[in-house]
Amino acid sequence: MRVTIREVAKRAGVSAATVSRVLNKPNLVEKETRRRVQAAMKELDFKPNAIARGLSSRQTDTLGLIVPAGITDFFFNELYQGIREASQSHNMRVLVFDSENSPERAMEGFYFLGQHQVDGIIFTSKMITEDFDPVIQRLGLPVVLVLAPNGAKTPIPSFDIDNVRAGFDVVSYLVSRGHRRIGMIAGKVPDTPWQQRLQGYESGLKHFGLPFDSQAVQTGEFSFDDGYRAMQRLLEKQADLQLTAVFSASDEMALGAMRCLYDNGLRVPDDMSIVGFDDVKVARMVVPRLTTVAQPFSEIGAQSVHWLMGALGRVITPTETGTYFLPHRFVERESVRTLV
Amino acid sequence: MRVTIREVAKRAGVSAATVSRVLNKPNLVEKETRRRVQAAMKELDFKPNAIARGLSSRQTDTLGLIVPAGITDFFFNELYQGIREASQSHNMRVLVFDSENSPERAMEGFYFLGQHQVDGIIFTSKMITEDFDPVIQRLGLPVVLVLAPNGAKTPIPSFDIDNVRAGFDVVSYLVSRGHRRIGMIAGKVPDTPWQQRLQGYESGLKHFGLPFDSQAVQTGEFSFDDGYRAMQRLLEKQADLQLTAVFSASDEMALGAMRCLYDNGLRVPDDMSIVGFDDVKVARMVVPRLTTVAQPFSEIGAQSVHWLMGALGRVITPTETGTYFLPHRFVERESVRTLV
DNA sequence: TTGTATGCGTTATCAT
DNA sequence: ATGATAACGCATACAA
Repeated sequence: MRVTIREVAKRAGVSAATVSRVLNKPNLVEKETRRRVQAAMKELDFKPNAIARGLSSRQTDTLGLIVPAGITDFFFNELYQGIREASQSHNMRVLVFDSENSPERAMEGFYFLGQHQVDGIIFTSKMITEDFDPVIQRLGLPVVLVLAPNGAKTPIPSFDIDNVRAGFDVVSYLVSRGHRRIGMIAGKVPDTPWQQRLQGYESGLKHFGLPFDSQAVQTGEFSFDDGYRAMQRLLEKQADLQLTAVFSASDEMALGAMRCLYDNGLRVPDDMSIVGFDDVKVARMVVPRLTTVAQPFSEIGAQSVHWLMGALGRVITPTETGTYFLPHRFVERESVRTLV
Repeated sequence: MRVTIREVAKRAGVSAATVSRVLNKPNLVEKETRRRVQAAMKELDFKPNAIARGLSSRQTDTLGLIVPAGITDFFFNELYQGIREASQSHNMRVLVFDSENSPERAMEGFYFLGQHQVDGIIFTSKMITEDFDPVIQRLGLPVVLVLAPNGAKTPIPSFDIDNVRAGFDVVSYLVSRGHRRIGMIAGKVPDTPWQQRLQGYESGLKHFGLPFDSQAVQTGEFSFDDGYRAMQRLLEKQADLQLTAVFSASDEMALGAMRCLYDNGLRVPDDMSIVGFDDVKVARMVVPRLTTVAQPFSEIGAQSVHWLMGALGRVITPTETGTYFLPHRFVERESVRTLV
């Protein structure tokens, strides 16, 4: 059917092993022989079978990526791009598995990727719990966490930003612009980045001597609609709250909040300032452009892939576990008003 | 290392072949034997090696997907999701290849996916030319085109919407809302969906007895910034043009156009009506919500995958080549004003 | 430097 | 219904 290594060998008058060598360790074969083999490959339009190669060498040059719910999701999108590029620069493929926001599916993901003999796994989802320990152990593959804290006992490196710090920074910025009544749209689930940002928000208030009002914090899951509803609730208490700014734990929720304000006849930033989080692609496309915190997606992608390559011994790197904090960046645009 | 079919066989007191059978053709093996084997598999936590399986059976249950430039791109995103879901429902994996907008890379894509022994290929990019013929022929794999016309000579089915018709529909809608001076932001490259939409726009004008003014058509590639600039050019000629509505060949460009209007102190839809194309996720998140043409992404994904499954003989379907037109849908939102 | 032989984990063919 | 045995296409230890 398709041309194999053997036919190339015959054509070049050498053994299959030699052909394999010019493919993998070209310098082990004499110049002239190599040339002949390469010529034969070209003539026959030979393309090595990646599957056979994977079976034989037990390495597929493929990284598995477990995402929580569709790389279509606003933000995993950007992250995926970062990981893809980093992988490509290391000559690696990436195989995506969508856990559909279910821990069980996420677990299946490990099995699935294991079956497909990926060389390493990047897990990026809201949470990884102790339940995953046995699965990961048995797999025996290097795993890194991305944008998620390690809730398992297995020591796994984690690449993330300092969410607490980021939350603090947002408050700090807002205060520097004269805001003193600041609300927040956070996430429900404990132990998530959203909660950490909330934590940073609280410590920010404290640091600047501002009162914390639990009414001023509304939660949502992540979506546009959640953001809308959270803002709606904030608005209902606005008589007491007197908010001048709201910090949303995600850009998508921020967009929902902005829409809600619009529907209530309020203008951003004139009547209410908004700060988002993520710096997704559309953040700069909306009116007003969204002031937000940029996550270093490509940097995170690069680092996590690089760590994996280190663990696989394909690159020299210290492969320590623990959390690697990468710097976030505050992006000032148009959605925050400076108060007198 | 990892547990293989042989160890399961030993444990169950049968041959490896039998284990393979309960995996693939369970009804060919006696109930009791099957039970024993399954028990053994469970006890040993056996997971079949997909790579070995692929090598032996010459089918990987994987579909290759060639995208033009990052599924991060606004719109391929939605399409990818459609294809992913359809694939999943057929128990297929999908391997993505990013051609980075280069025909050469796209060609490499076929080789790459071939090397990885995918069972079929979905090509979705701006263009497929005659240059691809030999490559596709040699691969010997079923290929379908998605959202792209077939410019090659090899008969390949294509799943698309009727872009000409869609362009016509937009004009028709605008006219029904009282607009008579309608501009367009189209695509540069000939033989693309963008050009077809332009064609529909022209025939729409003609049909309703409206004059066509080449000044009223500005081109861009696809991006937000392109849309912005195109609108800028339109505005410069607005004294002559007197446009009341602009049809953009993509939502992303429409967003750029809206921003441009905003920067020029114009309001949508009060001062200018805008219609986009694609119905990307953010179309309903911006202010005003974007009126647009929805492409049936999941339907397209489903159909193209289903065709492939037919070609692979895994499902009974007539596998004819030619273009399959799927219905687009006009989505009326807030960006078009009704004129008196 | 090159060739021979064997293995990777599974499926498929042919017996029994 | 089940078992031996030979592929699948390539990589690699070992020998030469």
